[in-house]
Amino acid sequence: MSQTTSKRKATAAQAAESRTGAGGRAGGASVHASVANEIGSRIVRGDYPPGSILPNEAQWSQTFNVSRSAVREAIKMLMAKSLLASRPKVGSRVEPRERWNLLDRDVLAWYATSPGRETFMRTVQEFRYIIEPEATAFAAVRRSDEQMAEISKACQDMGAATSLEARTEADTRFHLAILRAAGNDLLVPLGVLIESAFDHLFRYVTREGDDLDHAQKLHEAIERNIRLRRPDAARNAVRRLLSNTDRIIGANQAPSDA
Amino acid sequence: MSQTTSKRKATAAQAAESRTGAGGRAGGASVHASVANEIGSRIVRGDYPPGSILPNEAQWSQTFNVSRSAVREAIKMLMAKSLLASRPKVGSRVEPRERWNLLDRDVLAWYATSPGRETFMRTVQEFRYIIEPEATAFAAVRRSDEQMAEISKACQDMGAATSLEARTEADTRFHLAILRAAGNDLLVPLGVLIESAFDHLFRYVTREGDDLDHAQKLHEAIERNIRLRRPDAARNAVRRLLSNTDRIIGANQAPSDA
DNA sequence: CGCGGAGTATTTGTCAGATAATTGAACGCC
DNA sequence: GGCGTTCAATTATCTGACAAATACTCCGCG
Repeated sequence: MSQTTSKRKATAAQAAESRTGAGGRAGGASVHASVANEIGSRIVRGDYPPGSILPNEAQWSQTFNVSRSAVREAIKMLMAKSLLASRPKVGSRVEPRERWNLLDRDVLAWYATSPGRETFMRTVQEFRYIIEPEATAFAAVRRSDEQMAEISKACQDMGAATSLEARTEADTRFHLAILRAAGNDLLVPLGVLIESAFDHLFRYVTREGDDLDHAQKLHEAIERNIRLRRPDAARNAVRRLLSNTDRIIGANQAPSDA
Repeated sequence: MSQTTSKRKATAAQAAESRTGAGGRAGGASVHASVANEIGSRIVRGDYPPGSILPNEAQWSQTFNVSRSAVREAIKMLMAKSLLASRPKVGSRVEPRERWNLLDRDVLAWYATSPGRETFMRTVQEFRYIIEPEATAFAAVRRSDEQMAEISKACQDMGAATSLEARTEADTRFHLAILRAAGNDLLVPLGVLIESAFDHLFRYVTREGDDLDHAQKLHEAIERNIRLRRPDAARNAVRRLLSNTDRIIGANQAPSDA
């Protein structure tokens, strides 16, 4: 009965098809990883709203043409992220959103590719406004010389970057280095937010040469204030940078898709 | 192996016994969950430092007297939390600390039961100082009436609480309600930090009647400033509360072990 | 008609064993 | 000495079976 696999299952079958079938790219992801990716993506996208019951393991197994073990491992990964909880006889139920671990790399990636990602990115940006000023103030006090060197290097690389990718990469590195230099281990995992924000926002923030110059100056002000160990000035500099970013995003946010 | 038959009968009991370690709670938990607990706990505790290789799946399987599938599901859960990464032939390698998802409920719990939890709790407390003032300021601006009701209710419950447990519960509820009222979805998952802090710190912070009264007044000041929609005053009130908490913890932190 | 309790069916949980895929390392060839 | 090949260890995947938990049904009883 499983012989006639209905391949119309569209996006779902892609992952499975790419391994079993002849056509797809065989590169990279393991089976359980791609299954977890697909299911997690669907949950975050809203295909299965919180409180609803997912198809059972056997059904997923058929849908993706993979063994039940692979499905189970994928589900266990999603359970570890608190996206769902399983119980015998009832199945896997999607957990309420407030239990999801939004700071998880994968969940964040799924959010970033789901509808409503514009709203989510604004949330991320606002969140940066909450943590980055204070974190930078801490960095201005507690940074080591090595950490300062990383920050300065990233800042220089930003200025010297010739491509948009290189500049974004250095920008990310700059902010991550500051988080690390703040000396609070709990801040470091929040770096994934910044990475996500830059990965999915970098198309908006530049193009204009003037904006780019101004942003560079703001970054340099932050670097300088951390270097001179001025926490208050550093905090304010970060605030200026963030509201500048917000302004540019706000101006360019009209085109919903490039 | 003729012992397979006898092992089969003893499986459940022995497994439960072997898993009843420091971090692995055996009561009621499923096998893969308790295995994940035990391994995760050991990793966070430092038994397997970042970069080192864990025993292979077969060895874990023997250690806990569980099937390899159960071990694999446990490992997949730890992979989902970025505590480790597996590759064929090499095994499961512990990821560097900066990749761990410290805001995960389980990871946090493992930290809270590991040596060095004193240090970690100070980190948590400092992190609260970074986010809660700003979050409360947002709450003062954006709260709905329902959210305000939750906050006020929790504040009242704190004052009316007769037991330490009840007071801690209301206290937690108070701070979580504020995070929710701030209107930024990314703040909500940080609530686990507050829960963790209170769960593992409530033994220090009270006892003294004077401190308790003072803390209550500080909480009421926060409630009032959110109610009256005064973000700046609310922010300052939170800072006062946090430094008061720090003061009390600092005074009582002499007994390094309960 | 309401209700409790036994039974049933469904789903996840756990186990065992086999085979494939991956890859670091040793080995031999040129 | 450099380089491709073989080898071995480990995870990855699949299959099939059975156990455990539990929501649901249904039947008997008050």
